[in-house]
Amino acid sequence: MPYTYAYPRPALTVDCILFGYDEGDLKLLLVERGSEPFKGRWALPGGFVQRNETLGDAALRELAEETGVGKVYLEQLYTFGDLDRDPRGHTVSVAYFALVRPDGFTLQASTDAAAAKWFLLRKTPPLAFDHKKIVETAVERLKGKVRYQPIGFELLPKKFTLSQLQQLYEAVLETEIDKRNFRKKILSMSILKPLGEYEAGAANRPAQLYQFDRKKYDAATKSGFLFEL
Amino acid sequence: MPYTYAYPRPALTVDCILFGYDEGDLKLLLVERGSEPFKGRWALPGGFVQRNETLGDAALRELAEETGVGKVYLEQLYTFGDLDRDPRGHTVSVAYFALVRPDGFTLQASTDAAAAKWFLLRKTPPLAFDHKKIVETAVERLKGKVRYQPIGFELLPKKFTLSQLQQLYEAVLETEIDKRNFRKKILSMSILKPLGEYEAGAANRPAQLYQFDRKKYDAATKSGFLFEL
DNA sequence: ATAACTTAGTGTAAATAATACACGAACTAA
DNA sequence: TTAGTTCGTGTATTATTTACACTAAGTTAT
Repeated sequence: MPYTYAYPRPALTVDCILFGYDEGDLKLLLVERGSEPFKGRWALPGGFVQRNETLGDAALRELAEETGVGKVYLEQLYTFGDLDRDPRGHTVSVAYFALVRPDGFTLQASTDAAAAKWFLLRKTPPLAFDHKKIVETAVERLKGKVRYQPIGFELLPKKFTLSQLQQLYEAVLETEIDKRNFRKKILSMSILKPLGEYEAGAANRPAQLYQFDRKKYDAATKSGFLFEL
Repeated sequence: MPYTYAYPRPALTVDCILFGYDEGDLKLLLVERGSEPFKGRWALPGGFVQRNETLGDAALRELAEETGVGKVYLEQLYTFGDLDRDPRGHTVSVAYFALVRPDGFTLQASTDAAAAKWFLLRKTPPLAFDHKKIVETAVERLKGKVRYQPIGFELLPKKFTLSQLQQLYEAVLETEIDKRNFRKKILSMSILKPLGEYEAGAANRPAQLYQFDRKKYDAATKSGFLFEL
């Protein structure tokens, strides 16, 4: 176990929880550790914050280095500082999270990571450090967030059906939602524009396509109005 | 300006936002800085995290050292990592906050702090570092928190009137609340026990006294039930 | 004594939001 | 033509939120 030399203050790292939504499934981006400690184990992408580097920048850099994923809007989750969370010694980690479309990125592992891979959230392997706890915290936060803030802008194709949007909410909240009530509510927010077009090639009645109306969304949120779901 | 010697990683500090509620007023605990930078300015109590010290422990230690305030339940707020927030160099700060009764503590400044004092929240002097931003973040968080979680257990005398409780909520939320609706709602939570006693010495109709029923509160929150106000 | 003042305490009606629930329409595949 | 699948729609019930005004019980001043 290297890195045990005396060091006057805690080390500072960032970790990224990247949730991926892909056709009904919630996924989690993990990397296989290429070095000790926990070599060979899966872990959240992350690493040490460099001097004169913003926390958000560090998170994006580590994410890009270890997984190839770039240009993501990360939100700060929580800072973990248990004394025994890293066997190398006292290490404080600031966690960031985001919800994205996996198919928008090509995974490429490097720098310390032997591999990068999406896992089904409910089928994640054992994780290194205290990353299990971090992921659980992130899941709770994601659910809470979704309840009062519409999501989906970046997670669905530009044109989508209401069923697709509902499926997304059901996946994140891990619950079933009544179809009619969901439509009533989401349409009453008037952030969706019905296109009059219909999906093609379905083996059943084709659904109407919708688009997000970013302007209306921004206007509503800026004026202090809060959505709820 | 000492402390400019090369240091491979960001320094790590904690800062405490202590809100005090005192008969209708929301206050903020500040310390006068005894050394550079910002010597003579008011700032949040806080300081460097020591090696093998939990973040929460560090926050409590700094709070006790600089203000004499001890045994407070601190909740993590956010971690601030802007590059220019400390003129000594890159310093990341984990902020903690709490809401307490000022009269429960005797202030005593020491260790780096020339003085410790409660200020009316809306009359705080200019602050050192990025502490203004930190306080604003804490105020928003406090308001959000109060909306779905009853407060007051530690902030009022053991026996209190409903008007006192309402005044507390109005102070925190910075808004007026309808008396009848407030009473209806707070009583429907059934976490208050009416005592049948009445306040003494008032120059008007005496109000009935109530007590918090901690057991019912814990039972309700543990069962996943959420209060709203 | 009584009038003036202050805060306590109470109920209802209206509006809004949340929930539960079932069937015909449109399309494809066999 | 039938079977199978998903789409799309409305209403009644219940719960929650909001708005709103007067009498009761004490003290103080005249």
